[in-house]
Amino acid sequence: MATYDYKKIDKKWQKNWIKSGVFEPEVDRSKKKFFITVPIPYPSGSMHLGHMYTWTRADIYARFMRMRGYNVLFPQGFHFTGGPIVGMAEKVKQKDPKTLEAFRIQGVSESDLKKFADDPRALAEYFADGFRKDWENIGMSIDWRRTFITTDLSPYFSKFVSWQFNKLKTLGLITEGKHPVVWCPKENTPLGDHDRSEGEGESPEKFSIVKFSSGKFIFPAATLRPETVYGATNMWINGEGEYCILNVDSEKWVVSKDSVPKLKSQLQNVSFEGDVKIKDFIGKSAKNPLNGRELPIFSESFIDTAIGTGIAMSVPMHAPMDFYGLRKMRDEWEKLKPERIIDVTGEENIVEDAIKRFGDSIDGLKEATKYVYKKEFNAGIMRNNSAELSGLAVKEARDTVRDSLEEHRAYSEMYELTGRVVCRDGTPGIVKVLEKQWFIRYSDAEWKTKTRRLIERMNIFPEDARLQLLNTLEWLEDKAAARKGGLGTPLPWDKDWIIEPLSDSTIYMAYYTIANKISKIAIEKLTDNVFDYIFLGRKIDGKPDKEIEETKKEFEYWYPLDMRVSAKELLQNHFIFFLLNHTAIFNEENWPRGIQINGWLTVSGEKLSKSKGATLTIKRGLETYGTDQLRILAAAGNGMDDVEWNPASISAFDQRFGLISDLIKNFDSFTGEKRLIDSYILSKMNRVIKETTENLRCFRYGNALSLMLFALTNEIKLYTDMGGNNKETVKTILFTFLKLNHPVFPHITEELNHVLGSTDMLETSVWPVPEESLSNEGAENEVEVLKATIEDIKNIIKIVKKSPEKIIIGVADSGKFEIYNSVVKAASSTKNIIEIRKTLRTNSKILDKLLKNPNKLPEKLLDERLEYGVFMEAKDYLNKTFNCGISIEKESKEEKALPGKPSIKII
RNA sequence: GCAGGGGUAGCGAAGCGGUCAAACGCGUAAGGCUUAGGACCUUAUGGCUUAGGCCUUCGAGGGUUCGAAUCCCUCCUCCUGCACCA
Repeated sequence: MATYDYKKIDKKWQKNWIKSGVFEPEVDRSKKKFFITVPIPYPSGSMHLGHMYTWTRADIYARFMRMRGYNVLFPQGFHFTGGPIVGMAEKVKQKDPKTLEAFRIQGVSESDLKKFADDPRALAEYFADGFRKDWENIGMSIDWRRTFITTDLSPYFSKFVSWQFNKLKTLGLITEGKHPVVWCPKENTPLGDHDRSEGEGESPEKFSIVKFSSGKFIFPAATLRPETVYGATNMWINGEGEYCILNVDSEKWVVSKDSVPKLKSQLQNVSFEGDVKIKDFIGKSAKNPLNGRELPIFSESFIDTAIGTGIAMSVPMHAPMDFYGLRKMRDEWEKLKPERIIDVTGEENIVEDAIKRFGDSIDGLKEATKYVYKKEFNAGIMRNNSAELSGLAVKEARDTVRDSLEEHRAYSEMYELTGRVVCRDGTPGIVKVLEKQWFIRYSDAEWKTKTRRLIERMNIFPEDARLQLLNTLEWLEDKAAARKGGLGTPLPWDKDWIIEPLSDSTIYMAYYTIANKISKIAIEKLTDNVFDYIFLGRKIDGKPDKEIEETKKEFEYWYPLDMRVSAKELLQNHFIFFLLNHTAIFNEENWPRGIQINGWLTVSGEKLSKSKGATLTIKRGLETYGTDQLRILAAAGNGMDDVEWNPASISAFDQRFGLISDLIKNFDSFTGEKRLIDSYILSKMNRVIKETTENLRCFRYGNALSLMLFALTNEIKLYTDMGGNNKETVKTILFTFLKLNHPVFPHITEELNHVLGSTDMLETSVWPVPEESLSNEGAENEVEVLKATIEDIKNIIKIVKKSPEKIIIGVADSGKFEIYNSVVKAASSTKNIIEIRKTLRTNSKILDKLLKNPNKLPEKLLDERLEYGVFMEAKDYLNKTFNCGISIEKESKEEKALPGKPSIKII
């Protein structure tokens, strides 16, 4: 497009903005401030259009707020914390071909690769640098003076994080404990989803262990349903399997050999004692710890020695496999007399019915088991034969029985994976219980309540996200906050541990406010007490230095954070931690005020990830398109919807801006007077301003775009088509158009504004305000009538299949308008035709027509004089459109004309 | 499994109790313009209909209502998160 030589225009205005200093705001108490951030990026690769999507959404808002008179701060740092950067550098060192290839695609030179191999920091810095360059090339309105990196590579930031953790600890929100993780026994590391070649999404699942004693031995039955213990009739082992004796806390446990590595990694004080011939136990018995019942031990082939302990308790009336197994042993069944202990309304023989339904193959029994478990867990009530559990819902009974078993010292726990997990190196994963882990106590009820209060009052866009945050808070548990490897800040009281990335990135937004001042404070002076003074307004020891006072001023002006913008995948992790940490640490007036959650930029329906995005980098994008052309994508989405990368939609940009620049080119040719159509378009414009502003305010960019870009240009076109020709009107419309579109398309609008003769930049101009005096509903309604009439004429011509010689349009007379408008008024309160008739108390053919269909009652007030005027004004336009004579009459003879629906006669 | 959000024309989507055959955009087709292509302009894009009309649709099935894409229930299906991972 000739009008958008983006290579030139982008650079030109980026320079001008920087020169003006608008991106580097200073503390100014006379101006309202607005502080907006996007989560800190992890620089392990090049930034792609997906990143641009989210950042652009924030940038649009920053520019929008700037024009609305706010002092806007939009800073950006880099997150070096975590494992992957180190891991990738290690892979470069080992010359892993896949990693090298990926970097080369992104344009990394051989000499840089060498640096990466020597120092992970070089890798992070390389990409952080690239990120910043990309962002400068697309004119992001970021204050780069406040950039920083995390981890102890940045001592000031590290001090800040140490302060945060000391604070949490003082508040009693840090605890030490154990934690189950999926583990690779070969590499001796936790197996995250990305480290797995199989079993993504599988997690540890807690099994209860009920200890049944048999002489000097313990038979530890692993079960997901400890509440069924009162219904147990017997024990199962697999007579063909290998078993052994394990010494657990001085008890002799009989367990399958398969379970030994698991139990060793999960329980304390476990040692191997020796093999055992399991067959010897068949026919013996073990004692139910709660009711003392002796349960016979049977062998059953479906007992899988690889699951749990290889020992199971049998509850035939509530477990299809147990039912099936014991039913085969007729005599035993009679002797043991299994009883139901759980009631589910409408289910008399739930297990038997389930087996009938799913079949008695292994798979069928498994399906039946799933069905019964789910049904009974959600709807089951314990019957009165379950001692202290009687009458409880199954959900409650599960916790109660654990307590009872604990009391009888008959309870333990183990974890089992929910499915098979295999490490990238081929080793099957196991569950390991990590001891002495440091946790942040996100489960704390009081803390949650406080945070809930915040979520309830915050500005959240879209609104759906609020409920999701509240629900996440409900189930949130303690989070392990430190680990042994990777980059980061050491835990201040236990330096062996590094604070983990999701935990050191919860309140750093506060650090932006002071990032450009804090380095002036001598690092040794930066104590927790100083941070308390700066961030919390606490008393400081001695008289604070000037540097400290200045730092404090920055924080006090810019905080709290007004808006945080991010994609939806961070909603249930980062965002919730961010909110919790703020409510714990900061004074209430400094809690965050707003968040925006967006969807993703997708390619053929798939999210752009670092690997998939390699070909859609910002750099590549800019080879073909201008910044503003790419920015239209960021404006395409509303709420959490994903937006598909579709270069074709960029043509819409070209088309609309082409139209506007043509208009500017022909600006001098507008010489006419103001007419009805002028009132119409100014009224429409007024409406567009109002609605666009509201949509932008709520991050509904898609809606804003369809108004300010599409609807407005359509109206402009209608205006000129209809012979609109007034310079003042056109000028007003053009400037409004450019201002409204500036936040989304800053470069091109700035250029066109310049071409139009403005000497001021849009970036520093004032956002348009709707003027009530311009709104003219009558004119809008009547132009709608005109449009509808044109449609009708076309329709008729199509049906008649002849080109008209003359078209006579008859506008209804004033009497009809009176009746019509009284119907409109009446219909605004009821849709009931009989009611409307009653209130009108007149009779006429017109009324009969208007009240024919309750779904098609008239709603808009109309004006006879305006209607006639609009049609008279449009005569030339109609003449051109239909290429025939046009006659506008008041009231046709046939009396067919209705207000808002003139009669049409085609000759 | 738990929590949340979706399923509307060829596609992206708007509508969230009554002017919905469905805005807006993309795509497609025909015509115009052009040496040609692109861009641009016009028109069409569920079906029927020789006068502005009618009929049928909103994942599937049921219900509430004078009236449902919109509210309720059941089912199918897709997306997101579920933590030591950034």
